[in-house]
Amino acid sequence: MPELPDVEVFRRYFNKTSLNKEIIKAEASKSRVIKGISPQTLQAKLKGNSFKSADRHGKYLIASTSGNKFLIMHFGMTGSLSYFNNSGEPMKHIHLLLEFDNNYKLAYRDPRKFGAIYFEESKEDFLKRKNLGSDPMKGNYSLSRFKVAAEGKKETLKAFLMDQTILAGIGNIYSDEILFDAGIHPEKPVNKLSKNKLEELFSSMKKILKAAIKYGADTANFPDDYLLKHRKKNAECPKCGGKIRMKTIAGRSCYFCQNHQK
DNA sequence: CCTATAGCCTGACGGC
DNA sequence: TGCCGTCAGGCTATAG
Repeated sequence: MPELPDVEVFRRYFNKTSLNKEIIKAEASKSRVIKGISPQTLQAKLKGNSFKSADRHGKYLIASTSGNKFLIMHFGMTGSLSYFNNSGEPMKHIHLLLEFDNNYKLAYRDPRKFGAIYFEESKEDFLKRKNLGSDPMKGNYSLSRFKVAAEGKKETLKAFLMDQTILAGIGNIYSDEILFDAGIHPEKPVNKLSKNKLEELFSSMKKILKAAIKYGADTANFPDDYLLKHRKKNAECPKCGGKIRMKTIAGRSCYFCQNHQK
């Protein structure tokens, strides 16, 4: 699930629920989701701390602790956060459960365990180690930087948009949505795109990501003319009435309109 | 250097 | 209702 807009929604949720409350208890699972630290050590490092703020880079949520360390979360395909205080039915697939001094809990869940939780000294070092590219929604990401990134690239636009070392945050769904909006075929090589089209792609990217955040990254909230609502083989394109096709591109199921994406 | 593929995991959904 | 196959919004290691 979680691409840039989803993680931005998680970040806002985290900021609204989980800042400036002492962590009185931390439970970490033994699963592979916890990276580079033992569950016991992670628990000990978190206990007694509070969160000061949360940042995001691409698909990573980066929470700063009162001890000047960083709890960094990636949500894989199925990760999510839940803040709650009921003791009802226990939730499944929890990998990190924090209890705050107001008796509310924050759970990181991930059934498929493709997500990741890190505890780091420095977020700059972390981003460097992961070789992450620019976050396209950070204010300083400009058209000129986008053009430089695209220059001379022979790969398909689909692969380009999803390459986390170039642009951090765009995944399968939103790369499709951006290309759909810009009316460009996902298999078109980056360096075959005209200057005008490259500029249109850039503005579609900004527009779609911004809109997705506005809609809470929740499919149900999107208007009907988004591709999101029509991700089915042989569906009708809500823009031109053409046929929606599915094809594996860059290793992922890519949906696009046969008619208006050239 | 590049692109393509398999593998990691569990759950949901559709067809029989 | 149950069983089976397929698919899923990510990323990495490996092979060619």
